[in-house]
Amino acid sequence: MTVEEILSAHDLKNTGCRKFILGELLKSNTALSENEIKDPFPELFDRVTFYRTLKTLEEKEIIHRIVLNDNTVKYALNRHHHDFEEMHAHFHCEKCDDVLCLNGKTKFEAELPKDFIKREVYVVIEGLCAGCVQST
Amino acid sequence: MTVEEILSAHDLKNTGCRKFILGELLKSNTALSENEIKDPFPELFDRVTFYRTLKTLEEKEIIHRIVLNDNTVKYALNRHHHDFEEMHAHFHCEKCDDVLCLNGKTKFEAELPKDFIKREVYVVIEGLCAGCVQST
DNA sequence: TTACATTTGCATCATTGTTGCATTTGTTTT
DNA sequence: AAAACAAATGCAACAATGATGCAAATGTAA
Repeated sequence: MTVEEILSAHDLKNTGCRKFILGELLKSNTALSENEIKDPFPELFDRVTFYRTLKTLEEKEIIHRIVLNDNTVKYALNRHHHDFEEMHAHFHCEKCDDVLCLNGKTKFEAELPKDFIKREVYVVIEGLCAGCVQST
Repeated sequence: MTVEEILSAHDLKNTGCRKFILGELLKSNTALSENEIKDPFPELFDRVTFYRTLKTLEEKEIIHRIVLNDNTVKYALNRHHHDFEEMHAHFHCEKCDDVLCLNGKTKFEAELPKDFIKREVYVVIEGLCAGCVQST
């Protein structure tokens, strides 16, 4: 699916900033922060445009935001029907800072207090990725 | 254990801001944000002092910070030997915004990619607490 | 090609994280 | 009890990020 197809499938205009952000996320196999997406071409779009575009893409559920334990935010494409799962699990390498989505391979059970209702579960696993384990 | 005992047990001076923050957290059965702690006495301590005190208490592992999916941060006392567990699970009520620690009643398994190493697991469950379920 | 809603860039403000430095305070030693 | 010293505090200041209003530019459909 091309960037243009994704956008029109969600009734979004085919604009420069949207195409750029989706292009970068599509190329990447890790989640990216706003700055990581921007870095190659810092002056390409205004900061606010960038911010609003990410928000729009998130609202349309084309991408999802991942909040890490150090308070930073990364974004990734919704590649695997993320919308219908209650579990959002990600791995965060504490050395190279890469973040990747863990799809379908996680199990989680929690005994909540009486009468509590669970709606979504967000999991971030911190550790070392394969590359960083070897380079130690 | 009193606030003063906690502080001296960790080689920390018995200062006003520390006693105030620990006192508030001790009284509360939910995790509190910086503003929630401050609110009752907004002018009591400087913003920076507050910030640095929370950081110190966190470094000494007297309290722990909880990062929620909406990017806000809350703090809670380490009541149950938090230091030796790899799992940090919290419940966040999306209606009243209360956050509480889920201790020992959670199970989590993740199949990580080959050669990845897990160190810590952070879980935030979003949903409705008992009080908010009833008031619906 | 025009028309219109949408998107963008710019100005601007709020909040939060962070550091440096002079002053004040808590604790230890004499 | 006072002096001495390291540590904590308040203040000024700056960076990064989240957010909104508005006029100008742009995408798309008529």
